[in-house]
Amino acid sequence: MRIGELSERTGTPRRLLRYYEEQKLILPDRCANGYRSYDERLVDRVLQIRGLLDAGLPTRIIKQILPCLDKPRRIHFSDATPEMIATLENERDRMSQRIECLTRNRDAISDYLDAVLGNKTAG
Amino acid sequence: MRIGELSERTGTPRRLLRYYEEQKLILPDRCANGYRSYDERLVDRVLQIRGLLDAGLPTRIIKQILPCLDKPRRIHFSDATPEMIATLENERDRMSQRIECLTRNRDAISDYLDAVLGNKTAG
DNA sequence: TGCAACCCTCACATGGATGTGAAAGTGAGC
DNA sequence: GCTCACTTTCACATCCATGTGAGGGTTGCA
Repeated sequence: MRIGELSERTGTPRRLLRYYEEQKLILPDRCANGYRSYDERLVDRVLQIRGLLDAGLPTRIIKQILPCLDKPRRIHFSDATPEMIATLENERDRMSQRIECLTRNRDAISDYLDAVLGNKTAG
Repeated sequence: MRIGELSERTGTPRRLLRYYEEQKLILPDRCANGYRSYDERLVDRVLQIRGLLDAGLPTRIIKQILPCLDKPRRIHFSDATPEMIATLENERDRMSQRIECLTRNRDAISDYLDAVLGNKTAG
């Protein structure tokens, strides 16, 4: 598919699809006329990128963790340098911290909403 | 405590403590000489702010959800306008999405690491 | 043939969180 | 009184994700 369709199906501005490519997060093919040609499964990948960006990860890190998610079965040992392993362990831990923080605060918001809505008539 | 101590205890540059104040996330007292004076519990609050920023929330939103976390017991009904309720529900849902995304990807990283480290000698 | 709707690259702009440093006031200790 | 380590405000700089638009090529259709 071309950039317009991918843009619509992922809700992502064309500008950003080109930006993600510039940052080497995705690597579309090119048609004879120079147009970008996106594979079907890039839809999911783009959504994943957007989710991670929204969760606070920079493109530099996303680029490093994406290969781990490509094929759960086929491990890329070529990428598995000691530095890469260390990076991944570090990012995994940071993500766990983020999850904890978000969970804690989301639950607090939930409690607050329950209290406010539940007591509304009584308040 | 003054800004230097809070900075050290939270690992936050002074510049940012002033920035958070400018964004109305914290409201320190002032000593007679004009120095900022921070209450003890602002340590936790600053750490919470940093965690939420790191998880992708902008200061504008953090400012809105912080009052819900102040006193789990004492609900501020004055803040509970319909718009505020809607905002909180919306942010709660967005945080849940972030948690899902982070969890999914963190688990994938974990699986990858398990596979790479576990199979290292066999690969 | 010409228009409309795509696509391309390039480049400058914006907003939010953060870095850096200048110029100046305060306070404790020598 | 001087010095040093703190503090203040102010302002300009940087990084990154994103917006915007110019200038131009490609394709399909009336």
